[in-house]
Amino acid sequence: MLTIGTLSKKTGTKVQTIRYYEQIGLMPEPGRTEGGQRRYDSSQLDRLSFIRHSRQLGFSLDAIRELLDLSDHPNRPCDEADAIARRQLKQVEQRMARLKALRTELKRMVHECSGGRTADCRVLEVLRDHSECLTEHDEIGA
Amino acid sequence: MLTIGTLSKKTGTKVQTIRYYEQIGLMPEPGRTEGGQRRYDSSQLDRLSFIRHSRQLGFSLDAIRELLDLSDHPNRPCDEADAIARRQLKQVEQRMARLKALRTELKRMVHECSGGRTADCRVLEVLRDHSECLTEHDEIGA
DNA sequence: CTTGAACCTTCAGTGGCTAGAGGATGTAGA
DNA sequence: TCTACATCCTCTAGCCACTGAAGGTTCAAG
Repeated sequence: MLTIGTLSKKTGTKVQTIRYYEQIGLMPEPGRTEGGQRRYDSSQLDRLSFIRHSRQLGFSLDAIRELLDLSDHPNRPCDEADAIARRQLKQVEQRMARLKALRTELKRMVHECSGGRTADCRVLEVLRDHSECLTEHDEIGA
Repeated sequence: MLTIGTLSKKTGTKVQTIRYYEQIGLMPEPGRTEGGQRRYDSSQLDRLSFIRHSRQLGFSLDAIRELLDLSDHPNRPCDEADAIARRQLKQVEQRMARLKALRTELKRMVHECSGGRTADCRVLEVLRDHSECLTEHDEIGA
């Protein structure tokens, strides 16, 4: 029987986050001691590890909910899990493309700044006038 | 004199977002009509364009506040603006590196899934067991 | 039996918006 | 001048995925 603190250490998840996952129904309600403290077993540890690992790979909690559900039904076809992962991959690739454009622009800004007064600062100049940008970039909401 | 809607269209910023920027002190309080509607001039349009462009380049509102402040003082040395941009560039590079690791892992997962039952799904298997990952990845909080 | 680390609940806050309710204003056409 | 209606106003609440703190209780070691 594991305390929430032990689970926290084993998975690198903050205690509050574990309670939060329980609150939103991602983790099941665990057993309790007489005094009301949570006690977990190893299946719950596995589940939390799955969640954490998925989060590290950038899956949303909603996607993780679906993945967990699929994981709980071993006889269903796995197309869906596959689709979720593909979707995630696509998102990652889109974000990378955007970041690449940003990097180009930022590099150029920094490179061109010669260190005088703010009045002549290329960084600020570029920010003032989008038309100075060579690439399209649209980071907002990424 | 521009209405908030015109400003919205010209900068691609939602009306509510403009009001939000005013509320947090990023945009100045504009003049008002007798009836209480906001009216902007071209300097405010410039300021909003600056903000939007900076957001597109991924700067936080706090960073933008600093940049705007620097922009308002043309005689100060521009080291600070430079430093802010460099910091942002560094962040972008770090995020790219993380995303690259994620992409590798996701690609491998998707590639190895042969489309059977969820019980044998490589996607789910990898999520279950971090030790199957070849690269370090730590997307959370990125 | 005492100490104190770890646990409990509840509430509020983060960033950067976004949505909706319910009502007021401004402007173009009849 | 009247009317229609697009646009404006304020205010409140919600999104995601947590994180922190207040104030109190429980558990295990010594």
